[in-house]
Amino acid sequence: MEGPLGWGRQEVDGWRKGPWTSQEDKLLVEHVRQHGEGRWNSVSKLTGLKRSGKSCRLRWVNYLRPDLKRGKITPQEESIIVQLHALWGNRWSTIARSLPGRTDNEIKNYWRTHFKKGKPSKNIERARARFLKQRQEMQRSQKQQQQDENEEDGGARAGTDDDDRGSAVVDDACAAPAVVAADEASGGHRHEDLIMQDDAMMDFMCPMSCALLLHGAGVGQGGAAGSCCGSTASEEYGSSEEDGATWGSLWNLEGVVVDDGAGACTLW
DNA sequence: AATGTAGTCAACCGCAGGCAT
DNA sequence: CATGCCTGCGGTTGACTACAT
Repeated sequence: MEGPLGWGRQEVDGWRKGPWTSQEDKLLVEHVRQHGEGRWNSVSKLTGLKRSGKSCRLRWVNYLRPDLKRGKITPQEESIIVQLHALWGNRWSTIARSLPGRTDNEIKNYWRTHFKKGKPSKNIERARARFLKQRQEMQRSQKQQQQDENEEDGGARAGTDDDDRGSAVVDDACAAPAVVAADEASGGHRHEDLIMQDDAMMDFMCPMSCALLLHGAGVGQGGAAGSCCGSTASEEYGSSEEDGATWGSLWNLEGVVVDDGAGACTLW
């Protein structure tokens, strides 16, 4: 903001700034290949790169990661972005987790250029309105369903949850993934009720949802992970150890939005 | 063909949270 | 328990490119 940055040839406090050269990229890629992600501050020591850890991380995450999907945001992705933004606001990294191969920076930029200037396209407006409406209806019907169940079994708990995990507060939105997981295990696709009916969207989101569901159902570790609906969830997203946390937090966040219950929703 | 404008992308900064000491 | 360091996130900026005039 203050002072010209003069990108491209600056060195501040011994750190290079500005655009990365291909040689720097190479060094960073090689480093990550050998040591994995993380410990960004040690990159400069180990590789001789004159880049701060922060800069290295950013470069890797936003540009060098092999699983990045280059190219334009598709209409499907756009819809997802809009809908997730309706849910979560400017939580770009959270939104990005739902879009394999896209970075928070990318999504942020996209949002800024497309929607920030008060010129949301009609498609976007419609998608957003439809989504919010469906969401309301879904909540209503689930509440209804829950009431019915309560009346039926008089307190018998659904599912096989042998742990308590403080889930007495399972609210509507939080209950949804559990329902889905159970259903998915038997080959069903109930999550379309959960999210939206837009076919194109479903085609797109299905692999992700399935990865989530398989994980949630505890069958994701073996070869079964990520193949249903005729498509395959990417390995990067199906096998990493933080997967559970990632997808789990996704749903938890949804719970937060719905009832302001602040993460009281622990499903697995 | 030259110039202006808008859009896109890559990179920076500051801040906050988590973790180790 | 307090402190410092590291990492990740969101906001912002500036360069580059594409398109319109």
